[in-house]
Amino acid sequence: MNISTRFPVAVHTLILLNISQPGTATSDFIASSVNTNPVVIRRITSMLGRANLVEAKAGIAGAKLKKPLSDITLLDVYKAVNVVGEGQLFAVHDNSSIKCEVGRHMHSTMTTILARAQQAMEQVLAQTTVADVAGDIAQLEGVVFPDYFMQPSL
Amino acid sequence: MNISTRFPVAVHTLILLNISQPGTATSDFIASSVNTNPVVIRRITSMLGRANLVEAKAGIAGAKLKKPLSDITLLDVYKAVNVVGEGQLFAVHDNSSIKCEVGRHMHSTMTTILARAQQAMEQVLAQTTVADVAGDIAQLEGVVFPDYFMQPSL
DNA sequence: ATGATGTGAAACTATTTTAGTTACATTTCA
DNA sequence: TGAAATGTAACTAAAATAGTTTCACATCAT
Repeated sequence: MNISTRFPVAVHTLILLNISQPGTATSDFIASSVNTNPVVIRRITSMLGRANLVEAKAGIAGAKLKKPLSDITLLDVYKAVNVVGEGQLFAVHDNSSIKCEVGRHMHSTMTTILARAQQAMEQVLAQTTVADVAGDIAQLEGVVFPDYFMQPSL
Repeated sequence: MNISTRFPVAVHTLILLNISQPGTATSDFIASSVNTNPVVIRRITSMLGRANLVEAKAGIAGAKLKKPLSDITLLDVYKAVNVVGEGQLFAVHDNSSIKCEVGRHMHSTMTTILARAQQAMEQVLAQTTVADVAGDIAQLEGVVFPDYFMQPSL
């Protein structure tokens, strides 16, 4: 089990959109950086659009960010691409025998406890912005991204 | 996406093993409380056995706990039933283009950040024991489990 | 010792999710 | 008008999960 790569790919996409010259970050371009199919990227920008993080129009190259990266947390992205449902990180079996003194309380008890664990995880995501991620990468790369623009092709 | 029900079912199983009279908590019995197939339960007790939480022998009814429930954390169970690999809660795409200044750092950067989120979640699991879960259930049921034994059949 | 009972494990199925792919209608713009 | 994009549907392949059947083997009471 693991959480879909849609999430990190969405982060990757947002960063490229941010540092690319207008009209150059096509789904083809992003896909070639991520090393996947352009449709995979479009599916993701479509989800980011529904979450109001980007604005994309048919026929127009390169989606536009609707907020600065510093206003987008990893939790925002995680929720936008729908990798884990609300309180659904853990599946809990939900048809235990009502006749069993233990079984009849397992679902509610475990659900409550595991929701706390999920919250702790999501809280960490809420504390990091996509700008922080971009900053980490810029530092590794030895550049400062706001002054830096991608080449229109790799 | 969500984490397998093996985990809560394993907790359910441990509690039943603890409060059942010796030799009565067969995989059949537990399965009828969980409402699943006995083989599913045996697969789980087998994993719990490999993690040294229970001892089960072929032919002998009802696995035996190797530790009191108060010495078994939810994290122990979660690891025993192998629902999430070490640092593998989040999948991160791992073949970004090396030619891309962003792509070439995405994997390491995201992996580091997401590992922190996973740790936060697992830390919550480490803070709760199976005895705590049993206690919650006993309270809902209005009994005290150490003095309470399951009926050999539901 | 024998038969009933139970566990361990392999093998198979159905379902779900993800990622990748093809294809095509539609929009934008030079 | 035509090249270049996007949006979306539909299909495939792969992986994980849960359930099921089957059977060898261990245990134990009689």
